[in-house]
Order: sequence, then structure tokens, then C-alpha cells
Amino acid sequence: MAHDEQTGVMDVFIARCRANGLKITPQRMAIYRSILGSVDHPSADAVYRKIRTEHPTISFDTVNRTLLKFAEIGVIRTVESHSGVRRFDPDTAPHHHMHCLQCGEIIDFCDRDLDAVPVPEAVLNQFDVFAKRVVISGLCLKCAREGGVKRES
Amino acid sequence: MAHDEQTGVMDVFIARCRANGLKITPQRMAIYRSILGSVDHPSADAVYRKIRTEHPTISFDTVNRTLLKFAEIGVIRTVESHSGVRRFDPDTAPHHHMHCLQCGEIIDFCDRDLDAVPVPEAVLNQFDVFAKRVVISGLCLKCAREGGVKRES
DNA sequence: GTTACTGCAAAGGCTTTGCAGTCTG
DNA sequence: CAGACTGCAAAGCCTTTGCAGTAAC
Repeated sequence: MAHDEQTGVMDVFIARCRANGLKITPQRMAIYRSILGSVDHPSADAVYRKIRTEHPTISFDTVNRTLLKFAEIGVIRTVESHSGVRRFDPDTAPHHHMHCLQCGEIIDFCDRDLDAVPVPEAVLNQFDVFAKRVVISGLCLKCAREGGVKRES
Repeated sequence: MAHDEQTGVMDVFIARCRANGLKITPQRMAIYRSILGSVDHPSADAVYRKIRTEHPTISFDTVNRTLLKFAEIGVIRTVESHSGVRRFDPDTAPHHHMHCLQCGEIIDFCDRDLDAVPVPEAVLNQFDVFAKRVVISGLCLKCAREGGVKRES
């Protein structure tokens, strides 16, 4: 990511916070910068452990509360998960998920055709649609090689 | 549901258990029958509370363990969730979800066109696909009426 | 009779809440 | 300076684990 692009992203972030009445603190800047660089879908704990290397005094609670706040104002998202642990997604652009039933990994992928699938009119009538995504469940290559899940087809 | 149809469903269920080496117990029968009648996506606790009215002596642990076992052998599914509480889905046929960001409700809907969306070849090459579903995020009518979420577009 | 399941209890993990001190605007 | 944020600690849920007794096959 080029330096001016990074600056631009942070400017948008700051404007977004201000627009929602959130104060700009060093912790929030660090947390946002950290999660922006994540390609996976980290849990609050994963973000905490990563950020701790640069900001040893930050607390887990601040990280967790901040991530929830960010999700609330829409600068990040929470992703659907089967594991019982909440995970966050810094990518708010439309994209889709492959979800491994064995290891729980969630892998992003993009596809213009899937982006374009129409929302049925019946849904539009009874729901205020913000976003849509295709979620594919199955096994990642690694887990498939290791023998798959215990399941009858 | 007609009586013979109900019987048929239970027969399939029993055969499925036997094929996976699971014993048929009154608890398992009751739990399966209970969740079959659910149109929502109950948590283990919800199933427990519902089943308790008919089987006051059943324990929460049995319900929870049984639901996990059922999901393992594929007679039910777990659904992706944002809330941190695991939820189960008795409907193993392909269908899609509307997910309310405010109240967390997950509403099923069916759509032939969405069932038919093709999985990209790039995904097929790096993933063993079991199922796919379209997940629509937004607000249900009730929550939309109550003012929606705090979020900047 | 053997193997697996149930129910109870305890432990474990993640998330949420309350509060005093501190910092942003 | 006022209101909001941070960090610490404790409490709250939900889920998982171990074990003895019991039931299915």
C-alpha cells in the first residue's frame, strides 16, 4: 500500500469517527491500522495479541470494545462464524466467503458474477438490505487432505 | 405434516443414526422431533427449554451434546452467527438467510435462482464444496421501524 | 455383557459490565 | 472543563470435560 493511500484511508477513518462522535485516540488509531493490515478475520484476542507487540500497555478490553464500536459505525464488519468466537472483517467492500467446516477458517474471495446476484423481490419487501454475500461451506485443501469430516452424505 | 410423512422422517433419522453407530434413545428421539418442528434457528438452550416441557428430567448437557452429534453426522446443521451463541438449523435442504444486524434474528428464505448461482471455478479448485448459501444482512421490518442501527452509509 | 449414553458437577473460555483515573476536543 | 475513553477487576454466559450410574444392542 502506497504511503499516500494509507494516509487517505486513515483520513476517511478519522472523518468517520468524528461523524459518529467518537474521539480519536492513539489506541483507536493503532487498532484500526492493525486490523486494516489483516488478511484473515481476526478475533478480538488475535487483534489484541498482534497489537500488543507495538503497544504493550493496551488492554484487551479496549481492543474488544473498540472493535465493537467500529463495527457499530460501519468501518469494519463482524463475520458470520460457526465457532462461537466473534470475528471481525476489515474489508467492507462486497466479497464472499469460503468457510471450512473442519478448521473454521474463513477465506475471502471476490467474484463479479456473485456480486451481481439479484436479491429476490420478496426479500426486498420484508427486509432492509444492507449487504449480501455468498457463503460456501466445505473443506479447505488442507483439511480435505487430512481426511475430511465425519459425515454421511 | 401428515402422520405417515412424520413417520418417514423419523425412520430416515433412525437409519442415519444407526449408520453412524449412534444408539437410539428416548432423549435423542425427543430432541430430533423437537428441532424438526422449529422454524427458527434455536440455540441449544432454546431447544432445552422447549423440550423440558415434555421431558422434565432431561439435562441441558444431553441436549447440547446431542445437537452437536446430530450436526456431526449431518442430520441437522449449525448456522453461521454473529452473536457468539451457536444456533442449529433442522433444515438441511438448500436455502438462504436474511440476517438482522440489530436483533440477530436469522430468517430463512428459498429462491430457485439463488440456489442455482454457480460456484466460481477458482473456488472449486481450492475448496471441497459441500453447500452454498446467500446471506443477506440488514434490518428486519421490526428493527427498521424502531430506528435502525447507528451507522453511516 | 459390552459399549455407549445420560445426568451431574466443575472447569474453561470468551464477553460484558462497573468504576476510578486520564485524556480528547 | 465536560464528556468520553482507557485499564483493571469482577461477574456473566455459554460451552466443554470428567465421571459414575444406566440403558441400548
